[in-house]
Amino acid sequence: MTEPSAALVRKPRADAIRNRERVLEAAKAVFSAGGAEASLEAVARQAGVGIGTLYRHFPTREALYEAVYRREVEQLGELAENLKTEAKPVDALRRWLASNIEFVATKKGMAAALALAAHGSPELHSFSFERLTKAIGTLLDRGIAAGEIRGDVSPEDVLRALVGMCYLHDQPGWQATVLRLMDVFVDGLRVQPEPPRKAAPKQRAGGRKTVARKRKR
Amino acid sequence: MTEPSAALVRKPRADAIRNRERVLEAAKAVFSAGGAEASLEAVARQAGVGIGTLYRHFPTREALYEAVYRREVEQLGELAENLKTEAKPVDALRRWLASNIEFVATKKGMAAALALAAHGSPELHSFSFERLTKAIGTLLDRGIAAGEIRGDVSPEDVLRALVGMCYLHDQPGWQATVLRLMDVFVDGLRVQPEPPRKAAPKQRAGGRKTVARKRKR
DNA sequence: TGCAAAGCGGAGGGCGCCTCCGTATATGCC
DNA sequence: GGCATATACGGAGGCGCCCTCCGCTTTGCA
Repeated sequence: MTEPSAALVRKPRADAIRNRERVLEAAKAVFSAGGAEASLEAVARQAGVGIGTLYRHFPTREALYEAVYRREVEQLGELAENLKTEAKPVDALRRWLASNIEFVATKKGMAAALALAAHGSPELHSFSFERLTKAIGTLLDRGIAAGEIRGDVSPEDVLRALVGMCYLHDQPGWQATVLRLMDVFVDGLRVQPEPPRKAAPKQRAGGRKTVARKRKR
Repeated sequence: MTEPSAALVRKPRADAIRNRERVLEAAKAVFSAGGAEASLEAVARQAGVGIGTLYRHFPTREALYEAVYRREVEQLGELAENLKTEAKPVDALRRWLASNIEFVATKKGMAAALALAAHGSPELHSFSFERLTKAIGTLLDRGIAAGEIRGDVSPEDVLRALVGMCYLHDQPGWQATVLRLMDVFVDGLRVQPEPPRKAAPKQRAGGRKTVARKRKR
């Protein structure tokens, strides 16, 4: 016997960890600036490491995308945790979606990379879905429990709608557009006031404007 | 001076037209099968022409995407024309969106290409937007005129939502998912029953449309 | 039928992807 | 502290794809 178990794998070397971090940082910068198709050699250069080092840590281009992507997802999950205790259910959902859009906005160039990643490794797919759908699910369930949101739409559906809408953007004003679209979508999510009597028009000033959105040209 | 005007440009040669057609056909096949990143040399090979010929007709990869894309858009426009005279406004809209989803479904591999194209040439962008938003606008306006659809959402918005939702797909059941999402979205588009009384004198089937939406830029 | 012009095809330079291996360095043992 | 060795580094080099350029072929018009 040489090794007791696979769990004891001779901790990674210090410089390896450092370099891995550098590459991730560089990748984020380069991809954000030059799009997801930027040269990997440029990433290595920016990170100050050899191309070989980059490939050892991230055997494929997708692997590099993944690593960056995972970080983003983690942050989004935490965001939902914070919102969970806030305000009204529908508002919380709205706000999370909005923050999400804003978040994506800061990494324009990464959009293509994210999409690619989503299409790629199924493991990554499930990872992000688990994390994000859990976040949305939390917000949704509160609304459903309160009778404000219909129960026949899954968190996955909402996530898909959100990501999809965010993906198509290239013009300056895209953020506002997506916000508007998500508003419409959330309206669709609310329980349809089918009952003969209209119910509870409780509006909050701090929330969002109920209607009267400006006519879109 | 040799030529009277640019309008008289010595018609294209027959074999040129034929080859162009072949390349387009091959591109559609190759991209659909192997994704948008397939080798252009593979396309040329499949088309039975030299790589030089391909590049003369389509100087860049994006130009080739564009050409394929345009065809699709044309077909979608015609589809809307047919639906224009059918059934109820909301149903017509729903049906167009559904057909659209189905249409996209037949070219899975092309999705990335379409997105790329949309991000690329602004000329293509305006072309497809003009065509598709006009289609949606037609359907929307009928619903608005009938008082069944809210008037504060532009055709561009709906298009964006649709394309975005379609983009994110890789699993078998994605079509059904998108259909469900669009249903929710359309619910959001319907006039919210907020008005104190349900007046809605909906007569006028197919009559005049209200003031047409102003042509966007 | 003859002749330009229009179009064709593929060789070739350049670049990015990825592998492979000799060199450098951190960690563990004494 | 000093040494041994597994671990990690870096970049040269082979490969394939992108795109251009130019000599050859085909077409259409007189």
